[in-house]
Amino acid sequence: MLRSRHKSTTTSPRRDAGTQRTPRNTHWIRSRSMANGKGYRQTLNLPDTPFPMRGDLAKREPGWVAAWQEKRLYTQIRERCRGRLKKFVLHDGPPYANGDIHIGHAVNKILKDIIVRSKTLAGYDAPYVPGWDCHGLPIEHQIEKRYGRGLPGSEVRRLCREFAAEQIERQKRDFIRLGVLGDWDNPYLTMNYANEANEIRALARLVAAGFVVRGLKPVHWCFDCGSALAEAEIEYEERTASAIDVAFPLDPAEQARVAQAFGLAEAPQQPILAVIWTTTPWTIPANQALNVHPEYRYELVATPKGCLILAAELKDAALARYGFSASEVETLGACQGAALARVTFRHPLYDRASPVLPDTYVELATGTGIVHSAPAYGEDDFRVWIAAGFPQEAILTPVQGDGRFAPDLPEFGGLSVWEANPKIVAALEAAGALLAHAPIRHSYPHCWRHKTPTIFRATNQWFVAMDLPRPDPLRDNHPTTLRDRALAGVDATRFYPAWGKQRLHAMIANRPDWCISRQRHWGVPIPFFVHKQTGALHPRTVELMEAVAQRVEQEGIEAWFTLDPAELLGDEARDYEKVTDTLDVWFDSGTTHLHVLRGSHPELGHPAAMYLEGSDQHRGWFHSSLLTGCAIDGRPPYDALLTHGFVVDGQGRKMSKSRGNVVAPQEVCDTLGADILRLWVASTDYSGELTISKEILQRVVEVYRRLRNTLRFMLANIADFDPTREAVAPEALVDLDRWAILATATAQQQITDAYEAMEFHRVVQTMMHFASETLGAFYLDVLKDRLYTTPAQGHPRKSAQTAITHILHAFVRWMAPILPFTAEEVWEHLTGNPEESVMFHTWYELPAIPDADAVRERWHWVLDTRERVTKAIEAKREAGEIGANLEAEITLFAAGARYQALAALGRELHFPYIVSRAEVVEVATAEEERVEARKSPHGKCARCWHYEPDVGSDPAHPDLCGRCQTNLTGSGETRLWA
RNA sequence: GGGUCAGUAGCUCAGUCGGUUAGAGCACCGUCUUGAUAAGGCGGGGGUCGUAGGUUCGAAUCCUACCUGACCCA
Repeated sequence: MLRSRHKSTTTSPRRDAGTQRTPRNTHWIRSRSMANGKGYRQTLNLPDTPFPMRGDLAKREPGWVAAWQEKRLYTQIRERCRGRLKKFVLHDGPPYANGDIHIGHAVNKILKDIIVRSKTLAGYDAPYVPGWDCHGLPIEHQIEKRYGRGLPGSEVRRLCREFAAEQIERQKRDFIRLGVLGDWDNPYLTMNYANEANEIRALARLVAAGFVVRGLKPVHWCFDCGSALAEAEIEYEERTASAIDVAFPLDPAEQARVAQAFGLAEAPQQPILAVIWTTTPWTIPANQALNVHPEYRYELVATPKGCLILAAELKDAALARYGFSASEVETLGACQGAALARVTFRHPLYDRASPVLPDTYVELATGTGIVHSAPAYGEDDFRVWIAAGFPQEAILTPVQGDGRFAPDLPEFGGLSVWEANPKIVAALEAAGALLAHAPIRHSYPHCWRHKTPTIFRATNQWFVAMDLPRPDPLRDNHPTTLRDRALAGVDATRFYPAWGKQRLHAMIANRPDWCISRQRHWGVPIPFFVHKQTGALHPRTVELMEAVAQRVEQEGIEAWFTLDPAELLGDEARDYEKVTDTLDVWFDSGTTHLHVLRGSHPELGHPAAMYLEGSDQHRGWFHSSLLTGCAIDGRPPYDALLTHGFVVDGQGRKMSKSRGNVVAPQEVCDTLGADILRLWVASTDYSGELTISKEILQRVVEVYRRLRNTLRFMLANIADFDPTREAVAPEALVDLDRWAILATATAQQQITDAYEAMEFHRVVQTMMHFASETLGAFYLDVLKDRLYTTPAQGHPRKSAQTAITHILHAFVRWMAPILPFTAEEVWEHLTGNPEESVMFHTWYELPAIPDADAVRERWHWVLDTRERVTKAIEAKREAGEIGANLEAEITLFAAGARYQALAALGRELHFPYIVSRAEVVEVATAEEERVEARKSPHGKCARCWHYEPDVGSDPAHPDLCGRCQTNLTGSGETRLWA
């Protein structure tokens, strides 16, 4: 009597799920009618599953997301991980709370989620608390755009806070949609009062450690804003300016030195003049030095207007500009710029010295090769001045915040710099110092709001000093500089990929002091009181900051701005000025190791195992966190850094609205599904650029389909399998099934290694290869005959189902970090328990296989021979002799170990090659090995489609082979090998 | 202009210490199957390893320059 699979007595929980029977029943009825009365098809154990072939991800994922939130999946995972000995804290770098997420955000969060999930599966306690960066200029700009400028500071702050909160909700929704698991109900926000307070405390720690100093710094300055501008607020536009060549006379006392430098026996009779070229005449009143390149060649040229010093390379163009003909000039001598170091010239308008300070920033693109230096109004000028050892206090700053010269400046006092320009040119001409004057069009920085030209202007700012030795907590308070600590910190950090170390190291080695002050409203205050006369910080600053922090903890940053200094200082208040600067936002996120890891979310812990961000964060968060960590703790707040590249289009171009090549993550989720986007992220080598395009996504969809169908096929073949009662012990498994489990173990090792190394594209490649090659093209293909034709409850089939179940359990975990939605879907079908989650588990422990080496050796030879077999059959197929593989019979001529392995399979040798008959003949040498394929001369069994000599041997079943008779009406066949 | 990095098949990626004819999956073409079927098997075509030099008996691999692109800075 036939045994219907539907009468299976298994007690697996999923057997009770009524919905799962319907498709099988319709299937059964349809196939019966198609069997044309014979009905052999209904005697087969064909695949059957409600797991759909198509994922329909875009439609179904939102439902899964809701279900995860409903059952508080993240919290459940946290509870189950409690007590795990290994902890892995991936500290979230906070995205800026402005604008909807783009593909770069998606890449970042997906990579983090893959890591958190894979670490969880690897047995770590891996919490994940997302965060947002809330203060700062871009949000303040949004508010200015909406409500205009001129709002009171408190109003700006209130609107900014509201705006940031809205942005966070939008971004959060999109992040959750991506399947990212985390504590979304309790994220950290840098604008939470507690965090704001702790940012102030972090600053206090830096003050206490002695790293915070006040100094001048040239910044972009807009006269209309009356404020410093960030680089991001600057636009470059074409502008016409006055280009002037100005002669600086040599200090008479330096005549002999200069003559010697140029190799002259004595100084020439004519005056010696250094000629500079500039497009900003208004900076001339602030001139304090001349810069030359130490290695360039300079010449002393006699002209009708004196002996000019000019760069050799620019000499001809300059002389032509001054209208001198070749016959009028004569080169007297030459020297390198370095030879002129510290030679003093005189200011052309004022009775003041201007020394030569050589530096390599000087270029030969235009001008004279000599740069006039106004330290207050140029970055290089300022840097070279300080580097030469001159004091900041000596820097002249005649230009006021409104763009006018200070009233006490002779001749030009009270004029705006733009009004002064022509007057200064005239004055130079009157002084006989002007050699040339011409308009020039060039690219010049403008304020992005006012569209007016900006200038560089030295202003007082607060800095974190890089090179001041301070007691180091990690070295018995032996003094070290922040730069040295940070460089040592970089060396101690592990980088993925490794080149990040060099990059960060180079940046730290070369960076100037960190300017942490901003003149903005929407930021954490720098709550300092500065003495009105001396400019010194209040002696109790650290203590006062704690008092401010306590107020901010209650009322937010507004507490500082509304604070009456007398409340904290009493009578002293009249001697102190309250600083209204805010902190650079990089300080907010750069101190999360204090105000989040050890503040708002102490369950995370310090230091973090890893920070993971885009490669731009070498300059940003990696950098600022390193500095504050080294200043406070003497070490970085992380053990490892992982960097990913930026997303570019199929041609490798960056994405931009104007190019129209933007791929929005929301759109990918709504059309293809988040699992597809995640699979794209995982399959791309993120260490360089990540390319995305329609075609690339289409390839990813194909990969997904292949994985999904392979899983579906396996699920469909264990529909009636109850592993708790029917699983076959490893030693009793069919040999091929043992091999399959070993092959799975090998793949698992490669996959977990790749996760460990953070190389997710290797995970995808290995999964794909395993699904496509190991399973699809071989194991599962071979298994079909055994699964379909042997008795439903017989050992051969149960052995196969045992192996498939092990494979599924391993596979569903491999894919879970990358394809969480599909993995949970598989998990539910595999376990029948919707309350469960694959994320509650760890990597699957596959059963140990006895005599594994022999199994591997045997199947190595079977597989090695397989390619020869398929080629031999293909040749016959092309010749039109053979159609289906089962029409073929083969003879394998094999030598040595190959012969031994093939012969071991005995009568079952034909199964791995999916032919009707296979025999093996021993030959002496490998050279004699070959494969013969021919069409079987026998009849085809109507049930198993094998061509067998015994088809029809039983008159009761004229269409059946002997094997099928046994399987149908007898005790069923025995399988030991395949 | 400087720092860091990338360029291997139409696409995504391997390629160890320099050593056979540079591999895999997907896509494409052909074919078989119709018991994974909006699937699956088999076979095939497809690469000047970004370009040009150099080192070497031998270079995708090491060196130099250049081109293209990305990030950061000037």
